[in-house]
Amino acid sequence: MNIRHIHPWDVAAAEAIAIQRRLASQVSHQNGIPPVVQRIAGADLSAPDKEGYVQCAVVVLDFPSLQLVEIVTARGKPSFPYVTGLLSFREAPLVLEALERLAHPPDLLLADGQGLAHPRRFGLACHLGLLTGLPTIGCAKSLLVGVHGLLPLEKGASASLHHKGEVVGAALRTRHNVRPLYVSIGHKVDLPSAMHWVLACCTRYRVPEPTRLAHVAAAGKSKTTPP
DNA sequence: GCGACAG
DNA sequence: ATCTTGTCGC
Repeated sequence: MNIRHIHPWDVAAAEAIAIQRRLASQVSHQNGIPPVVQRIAGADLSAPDKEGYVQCAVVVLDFPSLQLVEIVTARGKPSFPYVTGLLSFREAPLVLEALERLAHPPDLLLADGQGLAHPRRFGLACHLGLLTGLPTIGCAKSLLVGVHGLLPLEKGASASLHHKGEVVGAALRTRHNVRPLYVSIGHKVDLPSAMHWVLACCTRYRVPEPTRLAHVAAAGKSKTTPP
């Protein structure tokens, strides 16, 4: 896959915020997912080891079988610390490195973090989408910004997520009686479509298969990681 | 000033 | 992300 390298990563927090503000206006909120989806990818990083190294995994699944097609991993020591609201400056470089080596480009990418549901409307999913040109969806396990009402307990139930007068995403129940997932537009997708594709990837677990398997692969499981 | 805060 | 036991449910 070709990656668009349009800004440096080795920046101070203030410049990272400026970059986010500049790029946020380029995010597409329109559904650009192809009519026939053949492959869906998920990306995630492991927690840092004792020396600060992390492993990124991008997994590609066939759709609709959700069978594993490809795994690419990338290991490294993030130069940027974890700062709330600047997650992509820590995680995106390794994800892009893995995406660059992908032999089977996906039609859609799920990111483990927010998309538009971000203080500057430019979470990790937006950043990855903009730099790859892929349709992306933010798929976070907890809330960063915004508020929402109660939602029914059944799978598929949702409540819109509001922040500063805007709808920035949705709380989406992906299994019966579990905490909702926070779904938002990353790039080239609209919110109803994002919710649809997340649900289409949820089988047995709260987390959709692409990001769930990426999480497993990033942690280095023998079942999924090639020796 | 205080609280909140993706991974 | 991690610290943390037993326990309830499918």
